[in-house]
Amino acid sequence: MTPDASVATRLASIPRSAAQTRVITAALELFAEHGVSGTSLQMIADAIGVSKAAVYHQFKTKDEIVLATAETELIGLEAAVEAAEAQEDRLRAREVLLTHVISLAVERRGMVSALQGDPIMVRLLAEHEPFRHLIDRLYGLLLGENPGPDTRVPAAMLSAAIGGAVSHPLLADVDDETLRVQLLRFARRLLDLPH
Amino acid sequence: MTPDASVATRLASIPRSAAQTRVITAALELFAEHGVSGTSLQMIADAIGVSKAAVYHQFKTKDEIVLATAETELIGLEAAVEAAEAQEDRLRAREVLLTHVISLAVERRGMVSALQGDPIMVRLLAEHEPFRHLIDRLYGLLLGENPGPDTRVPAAMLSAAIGGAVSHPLLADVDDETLRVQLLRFARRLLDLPH
DNA sequence: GTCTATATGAAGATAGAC
DNA sequence: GTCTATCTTCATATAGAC
Repeated sequence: MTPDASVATRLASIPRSAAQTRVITAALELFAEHGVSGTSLQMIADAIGVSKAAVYHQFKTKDEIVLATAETELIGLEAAVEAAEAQEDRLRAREVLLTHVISLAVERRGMVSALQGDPIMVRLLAEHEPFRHLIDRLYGLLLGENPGPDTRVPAAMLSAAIGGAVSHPLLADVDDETLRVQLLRFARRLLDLPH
Repeated sequence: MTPDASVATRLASIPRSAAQTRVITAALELFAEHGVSGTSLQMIADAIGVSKAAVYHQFKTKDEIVLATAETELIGLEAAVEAAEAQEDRLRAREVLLTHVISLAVERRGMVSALQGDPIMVRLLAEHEPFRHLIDRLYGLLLGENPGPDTRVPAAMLSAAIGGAVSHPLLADVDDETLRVQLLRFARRLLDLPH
């Protein structure tokens, strides 16, 4: 749809060292389980098996770690948005967005809550411009122009539903593939899309 | 449906002093904004305008405050479950449950996230027996016997969707009544209920 | 890239006066 | 019911050696 506009504002893909990646991976898991505020640098260091000072050598502050984990996770979401934006018509674009986002959420099952629910992540997504821009593009695809409540309510419900369902205790025993198919089915129903 | 079984296991309605209620109210708002871990006793004390020690005089530990806020909020949910259980048939029960829960979520808009999303609240709901029992009754009404993934997936989506939508930034400008009506409409669609 | 050691502050929590 | 003062533990963060 507007591939050029998106190229100019891609998320920065900062190259990460192996040590940095270890920190990000450990942090993300701990954030998902305990929340950002509930996760200390000591916990991250312990999870990797190094000292706190070693972690601080990779990232100057805890905020930088939070930002890095968000960036890492959102790269997948950006790819989904770009794939959708590349479609000819709006219906196809929404279809592509839906399948990609749901696949992503199921793959990163258990990590999604760290991004979607956490108060610190919420503030980061709202205030950090590159993130806000990505979210805007995502909702732009989903909503179209001047959406009223009857368009925005199901969109908001869906966004919460996908994120919430993948880590819902009620669905802990459902395998990834089944979950993906069922999520897609009920997402289409919610948005009144053809299936 | 089974009113007697529920009476025996109602949430304890501990009478709260005015000072305790002030703590609970302030804590709930702060929990919703910063998460439980992100909220200190100093923040709660400052919000009320008293010292930390005054707060500790009302509740011996921070955990007790968390528990008290959860109890306070869940009393409304218990009433919704009881109203639903009092219905003759399952369809009516689900209808009643849905309307009550959605009304409640909209009324407590902005507080819901404190309960539904927070890692500490999640653990509390999972481990504290009275809470677990209430949640079980709620899902029992929604799911029936031996539910497969095609029943549990929409139920889990709905539970996340209601909680997420009421505090979703996309719906911040939607008034309570509109939100209530629209949520009910799309909840019915998701569960394939008559409207 | 990692360590030990340390500075500094804020957290949860208590003692005892008013 | 509230206060000031205090204790202890843990948090973020830094210095400097290996």
